[in-house]
Amino acid sequence: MNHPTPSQHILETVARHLDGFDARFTDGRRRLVEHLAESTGPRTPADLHASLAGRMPLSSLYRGLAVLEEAGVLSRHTGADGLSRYEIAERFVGHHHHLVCTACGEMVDVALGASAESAIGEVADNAASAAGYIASGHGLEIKGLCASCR
Amino acid sequence: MNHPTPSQHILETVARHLDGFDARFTDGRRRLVEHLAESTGPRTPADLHASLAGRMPLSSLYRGLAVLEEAGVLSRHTGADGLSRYEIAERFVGHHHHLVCTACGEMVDVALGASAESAIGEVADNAASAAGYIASGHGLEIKGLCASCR
DNA sequence: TTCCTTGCAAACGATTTGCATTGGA
DNA sequence: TCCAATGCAAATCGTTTGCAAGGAA
Repeated sequence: MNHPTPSQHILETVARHLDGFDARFTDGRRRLVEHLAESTGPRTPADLHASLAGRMPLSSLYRGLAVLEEAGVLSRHTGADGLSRYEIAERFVGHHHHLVCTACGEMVDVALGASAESAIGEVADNAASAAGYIASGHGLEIKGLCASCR
Repeated sequence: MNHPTPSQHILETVARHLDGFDARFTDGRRRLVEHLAESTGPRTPADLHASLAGRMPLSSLYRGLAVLEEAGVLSRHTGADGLSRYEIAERFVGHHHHLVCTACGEMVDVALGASAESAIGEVADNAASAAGYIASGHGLEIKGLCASCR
């Protein structure tokens, strides 16, 4: 009885999810998802390129990320440094927020307790409709200095 | 008895603030601050350039924004579209959050009630220290469709 | 065979920078 | 006079795209 690691489980779920799209789960794309599944937070294309030891050209990497984002597998954030950062979409890993280091730009995932979460969700929805927006989600970005930068 | 408009008040406060820096509050920079003070949310350099009817070269505009940011007059955000957006720093206009249209990228300011705000602040601080971060601030980004995009 | 994917190189676009000139204190 | 600010053009750099070759169904 082999218990799948969390990242194996994500890989399988993602593979199933991709069946509904005319996008293949190629080796390259699998490696991207694998790296992101093992990451503690969103990663830049450059990060991923380095992790892959340059075995994937940047253009393929960017294209793979774009396809996976379009398919709803990944979500993209843009940091204060202007760089894109990708992570596994919340549908696969659950709702969470981010801690952002104002010095190095690193982002790490943070999950909040259920009560705090529902309070924030309600506040967000109310603020949105008060302004004539149709709310579709929210994200709390907590800024600070990470352990290595402080 | 001339009551100053809110934006006039900001201009004066900013002018005083800039005295402590070796940065001049030139006409161009004043125009930038003026436009941002009258805006309902963060604006891109291109926005501002258009508002100024092209009377300021992009390089001067970017440099002005950079100087004002360094002096703590403006703060910069980066939208999902990868564009920079500037706004008057919270020290001048108070703490607030943003509503972001997922279609057109527009950002508008949102202030929350005091109780919601203190709850979020506490949650943010706790999450930060639990992760070994020294919290310095937070921002809630509420995503949705704006009135013109829905 | 069909169509998605890949890799390389070239193109893009927002932002930055070098440099000579201008202007305020 | 001194040093910051400006304007123009050229350079950067993350990201995107055209196109021909490769590969899975």
